[in-house]
Amino acid sequence: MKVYNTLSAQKEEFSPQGDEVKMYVCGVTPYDNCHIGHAMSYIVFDVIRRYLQFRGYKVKYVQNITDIDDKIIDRANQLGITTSELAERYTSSYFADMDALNIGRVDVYPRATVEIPKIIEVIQGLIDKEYAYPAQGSAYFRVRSVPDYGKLAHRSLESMMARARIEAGAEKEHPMDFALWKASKPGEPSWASPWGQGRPGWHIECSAMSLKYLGDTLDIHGGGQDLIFPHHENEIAQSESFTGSKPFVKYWLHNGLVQLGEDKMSKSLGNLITIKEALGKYSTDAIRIFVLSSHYRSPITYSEEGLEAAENARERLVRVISRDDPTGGAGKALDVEPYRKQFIEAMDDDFNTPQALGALFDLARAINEAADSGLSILKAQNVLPELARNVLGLKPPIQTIEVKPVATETSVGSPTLILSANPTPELEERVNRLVEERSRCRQAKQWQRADEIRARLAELGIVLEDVPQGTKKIWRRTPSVETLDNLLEELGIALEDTPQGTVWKRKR
RNA sequence: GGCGACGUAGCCAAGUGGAUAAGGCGGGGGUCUGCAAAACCCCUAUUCACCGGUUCGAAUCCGGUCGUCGCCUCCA
Repeated sequence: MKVYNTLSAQKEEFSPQGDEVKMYVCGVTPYDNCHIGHAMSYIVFDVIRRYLQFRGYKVKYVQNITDIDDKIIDRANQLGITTSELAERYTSSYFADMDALNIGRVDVYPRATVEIPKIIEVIQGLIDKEYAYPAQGSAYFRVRSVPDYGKLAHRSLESMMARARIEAGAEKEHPMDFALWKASKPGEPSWASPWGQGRPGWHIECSAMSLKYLGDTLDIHGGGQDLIFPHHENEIAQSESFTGSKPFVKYWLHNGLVQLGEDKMSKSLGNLITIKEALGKYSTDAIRIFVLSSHYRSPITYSEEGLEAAENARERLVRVISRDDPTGGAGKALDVEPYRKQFIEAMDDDFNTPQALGALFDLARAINEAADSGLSILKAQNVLPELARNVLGLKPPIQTIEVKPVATETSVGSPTLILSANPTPELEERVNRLVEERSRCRQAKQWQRADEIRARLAELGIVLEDVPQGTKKIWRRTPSVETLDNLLEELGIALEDTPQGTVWKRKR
């Protein structure tokens, strides 16, 4: 298994320190809703974690929540609430988004505000070793104390200086020195420290938390490419200086950034699509397929067309999984090993998910082909979702088949496939009524009326397909009870109260 | 200005030295169907931004040109 390491700028054989892979991915600063860029990063690392587990590794996965920083303070002031209220609100929002995207919870979510003692310990350690210095209530990291500063970003201190903004603070020894501890202004949330009241700087929390929960050396540290400099560069400087042991991280993994149109999607540019907005339009699986269709290190451009294509691709996989086995599972079976092997080879090569998806689609075609020619597909159908669910984290819906004990003239006992909808009993009753009416028309060869019912239901998001078992209902969207009632009314079918209860009646 | 990435079919996207350039979406034709849908089959890049070079052989390596993007400042 090979992974691309940002530090060495090449693919390396993956060999973690022990049985348990220690993995840390930079989490959120909860001051606003998460956007698709966050979704990409966390989907990517979710898949990496899943694949490591699939390959038999134990994984300890830690992700920080930086619940105190300048942006949180500003935003809380704007909204007139406390920083902890704000952080709490958007941390919940973040968890809701992760759950909705089927991103598994990590093992530990340390929060900056509850890790202050560890943060202070690390800063004090750095000051003791003269890698850092206090100044006017703040504390700064002395970048010139680290000879290899810039090794992750592949840049020298001099080249950074060329265009670096020279910050005002004259209290810094060197313009590139960065804050470990920031003295607080009056009214700001603060914690006591040896250097005075203040709060942690941006980078130190990640060092403190990763050291505390995962030890001196991590196997994998991940994040977006925009974090390489300065965030991860500074983490290396702090952590290696503090522990005295190198490397801080064996494999640095960075995902490409989501673009929207011409530019990177980012909060400062204001051109972002939130996860909640995307989920309002597209299914979780479509979003995941969209992200995984490109290699994780490449940038992707968010587009409606792309998401729609992913939605259609997803439907293809769902349909394959929900197909019936023509042999009832007893016949000669399709050999799935070549596809499984293809999938694993792709994932072993720096998590090549586009190629792995290709293997899955090849398998999908093979399954359809096999089923069409009477081979058993049951085993193959188990392998496909095993890979799609366990590794790629897709959640294909399950087909339900209503079985009626007595065959009736109508087709109520027909298969249903729920793609994205919430069919309530009220809705199902009405749809079944329409399907029955259509079946009656078909038997009477009233094709025009039968086709109209199918067309009208399709407009409402329910697709009807005539299959050997009857009429298959595919729920793409959830219509309202009212629209269905209107349709029934139009077709001359209505609810009527009778002494026996409320029943459906065809009106003449 | 410095560092880095990328430019493959209508769109998205793998492939990074060798035998027919994955896969998805879209489009066209066919089989099936009352008609559809789904599924399957066939077609949809003689060619990988452009120009030169290395090589028996290059989309893949080297040099140059053009174009796009990211980082260097808060950011996943």
